[in-house]
Amino acid sequence: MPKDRAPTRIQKKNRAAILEAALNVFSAHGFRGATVDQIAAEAGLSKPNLLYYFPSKEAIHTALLSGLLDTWLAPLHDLDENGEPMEEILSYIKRKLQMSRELPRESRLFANELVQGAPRIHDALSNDLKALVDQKAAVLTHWMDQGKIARLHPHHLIFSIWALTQHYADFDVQVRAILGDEDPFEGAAPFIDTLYRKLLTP
Amino acid sequence: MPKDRAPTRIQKKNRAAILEAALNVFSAHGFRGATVDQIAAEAGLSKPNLLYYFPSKEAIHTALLSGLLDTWLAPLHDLDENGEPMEEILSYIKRKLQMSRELPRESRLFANELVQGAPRIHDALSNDLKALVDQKAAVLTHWMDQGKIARLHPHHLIFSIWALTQHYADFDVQVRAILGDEDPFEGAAPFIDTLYRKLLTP
DNA sequence: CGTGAGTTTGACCAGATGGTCAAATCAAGA
DNA sequence: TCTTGATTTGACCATCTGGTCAAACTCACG
Repeated sequence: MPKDRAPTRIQKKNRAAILEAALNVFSAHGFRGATVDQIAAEAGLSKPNLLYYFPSKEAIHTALLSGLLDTWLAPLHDLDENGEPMEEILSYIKRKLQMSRELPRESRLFANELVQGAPRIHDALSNDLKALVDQKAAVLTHWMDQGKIARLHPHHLIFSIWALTQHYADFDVQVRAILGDEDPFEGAAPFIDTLYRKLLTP
Repeated sequence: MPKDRAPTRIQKKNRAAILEAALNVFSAHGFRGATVDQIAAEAGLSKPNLLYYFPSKEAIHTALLSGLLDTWLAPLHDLDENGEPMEEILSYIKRKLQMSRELPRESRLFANELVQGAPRIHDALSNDLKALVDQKAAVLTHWMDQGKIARLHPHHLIFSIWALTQHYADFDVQVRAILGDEDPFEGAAPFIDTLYRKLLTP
């Protein structure tokens, strides 16, 4: 294990390669289904070499998840209470859908973890995530009080956005199996936009 | 392996116990994360005894999935083109949400499989499922042509219903971590109902 | 160019896991 | 009750997998 000095050029390169490979493998097979050998091979390292940079499989997984959680929640974090309500929400939705298109591995990484009861990130959910969602729910409620958007259960409104947008990344195979050649996001973007315009108009 | 005569009393009982246990274990840990020992223990059998009824872990999983696929798709199958459009759709949604509440294990079983690329049911998706969805999409389009419901992309309308309802089963931990004591379905049912009333009204 | 820290690897280990098998036990009909 | 097929099990095996370790190699820098 490298000392805790400033990371060398090689350390930076290899750590990045490992996390990139781990994202591929964990998102495609889940924690249990992923093997250290697989990750090492995909990162272009031998298994002992990989374990020189991370002490265990679990450590790689944890590093990945906590490193990506901020990225994942950034769009919600950026929802601005001083912005124009309908515009803010629609642009949040647009960003979330874009993330499903551009970062499907990240989406599936979290989906894998959540579907199996989130054994490794349960704390982050009930603390950080809950706090963020509660705060943004308050913003939504405020907008509803002002009559700027229709009155709805704010938490379920957020859940609905997550469900609708992440569905296209998490269940990509199913969506594509049904749509055939048609690009999923081509149709999804206007559909979801229309849906929330109708739903949120007071 | 039992001969292919009529199943004995014991065979019926044990097969059922195995599938029930397998549903628990596979839905909670995914295919790779589940172990035969775990399933056997939960079914009250020894591992060799379990393998007397099913030739392999894979065979149990396949039997489960194909046995449950019909159950899972029954609500969509029952969508009646001769019924009153808005009523039919809202009752389909209600049934789907009820299934998320009452059969969360089944939902997560499929979610686990789909999120990992559906390696074991890809054929069923592109054949049976696609056919069913295309057929029902045609029904929806017909209703739109008649002006009975708002014009929308029928496939994405169906996806949205799946996403919104199954979210509550698949990502149960996350939903509960955020809602705290509040019953998820208590709020979800009216929210989703309102959403589709607004969306579908022409 | 020498040296010490940083990096890489082949060989290895222990435990978990899917699966087999022959022998033992049980159940039900004649 | 006796027989025969159904059921159950303990012991066992091969493979996979996460992880270790000492030795070898490479790199940066004085």
